[in-house]
Amino acid sequence: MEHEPRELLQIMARRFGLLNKNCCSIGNNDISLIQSHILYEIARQHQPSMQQVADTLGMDITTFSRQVQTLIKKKLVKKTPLPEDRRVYILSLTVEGTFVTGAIDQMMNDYLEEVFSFMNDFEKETVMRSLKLLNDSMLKSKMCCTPMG
Amino acid sequence: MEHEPRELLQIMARRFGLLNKNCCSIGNNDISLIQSHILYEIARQHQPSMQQVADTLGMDITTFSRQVQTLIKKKLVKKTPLPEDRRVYILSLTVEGTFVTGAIDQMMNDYLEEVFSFMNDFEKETVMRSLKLLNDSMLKSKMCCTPMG
DNA sequence: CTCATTACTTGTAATTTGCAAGTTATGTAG
DNA sequence: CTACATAACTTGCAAATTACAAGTAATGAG
Repeated sequence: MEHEPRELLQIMARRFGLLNKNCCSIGNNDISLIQSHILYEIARQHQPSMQQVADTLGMDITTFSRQVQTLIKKKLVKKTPLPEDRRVYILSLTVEGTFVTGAIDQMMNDYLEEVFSFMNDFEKETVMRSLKLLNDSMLKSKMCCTPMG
Repeated sequence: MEHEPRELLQIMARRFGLLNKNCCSIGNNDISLIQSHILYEIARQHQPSMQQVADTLGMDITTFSRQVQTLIKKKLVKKTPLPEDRRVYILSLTVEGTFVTGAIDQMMNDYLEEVFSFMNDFEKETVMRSLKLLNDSMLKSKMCCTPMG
């Protein structure tokens, strides 16, 4: 059975996406997949602006703006004006947002731990290194994988 | 720099998703990301039914039904009643659909080839094997990555 | 024949989306 | 200091997407 890179990546990305989709209902909060991505990036980046997160996710800024409004209504995200440049808003998680984001992360990692349980330590290590290598290579590529393509 | 499995996968899946998103405009046809996934799966599966493809993609069948209608209007997909069970429709690509799907595939593979060009043969081989292993493990997992979670 | 089930479609209403056009703030040129 | 371009973000709006509920048509089971 011949496997092209695209096929392997397509199926993996899809499976991971489905996993991600299923991880979004935490307690009372019903979080959409995109919202979970936004939370994840706010947690990961250091005091990001709206534009930064939108770019990272390859989202239209207007769509992003409205999604952030929703997350603020849910009391998961906070928007702070940047003193040095008052056009800019800095995004951060509220206490509840941190909790929800952490819970999603926990669930994802539990699931992934199960996936990795089918491998031995050597395989695990190899897979992790491969993913890192792939990510680095994607970053190096000019035409690939950036929001503007 | 410590990397969790989730972080690596999340970023990779996102980058691949963005790549996929950018690959969808072929000639006059403006194909959405979801439509490109549908085309891909119809090409990949052997005479799939609607339900089969919808399940593979983890999509609601009613949403899927309408997306297929759109693709039929665009003359990219054909729906054929199955003689043995007339509730079922078999999906296939039209000539134009095959062309468009092939063009998208070509573009994706060109991009990925560039990504892999940053690796030597051994690394390439390792990465491919790792992806295969990861896919297999995801398939083995019960709780992970299936449409129903 | 009846009734449950499966595969798929349509009604409908809510959500999401992105372009265009706006506001406000910053930087730059004269 | 006064334009004027640009950047960051928001809103208007119309179109696309979504999913639940309810429908049709075909199959299968009792």
